[in-house]
Amino acid sequence: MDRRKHDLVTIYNSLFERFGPQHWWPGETPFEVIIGAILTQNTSWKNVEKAIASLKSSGNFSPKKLYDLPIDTLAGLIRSSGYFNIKAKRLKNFLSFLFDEYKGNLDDMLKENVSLLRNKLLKVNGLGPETVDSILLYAGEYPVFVVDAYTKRILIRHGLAAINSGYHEIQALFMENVSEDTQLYNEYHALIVRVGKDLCKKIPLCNLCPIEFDLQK
DNA sequence: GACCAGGCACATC
DNA sequence: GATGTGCATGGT
Repeated sequence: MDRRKHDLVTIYNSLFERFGPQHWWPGETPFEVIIGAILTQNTSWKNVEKAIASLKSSGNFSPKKLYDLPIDTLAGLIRSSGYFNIKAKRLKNFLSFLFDEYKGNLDDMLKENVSLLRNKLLKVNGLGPETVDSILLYAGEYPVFVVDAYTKRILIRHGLAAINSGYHEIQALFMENVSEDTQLYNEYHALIVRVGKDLCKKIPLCNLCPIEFDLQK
């Protein structure tokens, strides 16, 4: 077997044995997944949970109501998620896209051809590759691998990626070596985020990383 | 009080 | 094309 393939499988198995199923995405509906994906940009999930709770308790937690809400009001409701002004704009940008292209119907949007939808979403200002792929995987249930800062660090840490690798390079590494399976990609990314929280944050590529993957066998 | 969190766009060189 | 910076709250 190819070494990279072997290592990627071993890392997954080590993580799953250690942490078990993560039950992602932590949201109930595709709409909630998408709102969360935008709000969690460079932000801890705890802060996002508060923002989502405040949106819900305001009675505006639907595409139409958020679309109609004044942007300042929206910003106030998501205050706890940080970057609230810019994130309010990003939510509005997404909602405008949803109404312009699909009349506000999320099911219709998610039924779109995946690679076409991916390209369209990437054109929405404020939606980058990680946010878009999170939407495709966790709201659309398409087998698209989500790459984040932890993913890159772990791969570099284990000699599977170069320090200057870009998003799509790393994504391709997974998608070419790990079988294209929505549930597998779901769990793998969730486990990486789970272990990422334990990695040494002060020293890049710290050799004292508490998680040791046995890549020898 | 520093440092970080499940990014992204934009300015500048 | 690479590198730097603003965005901002809440937890450690």
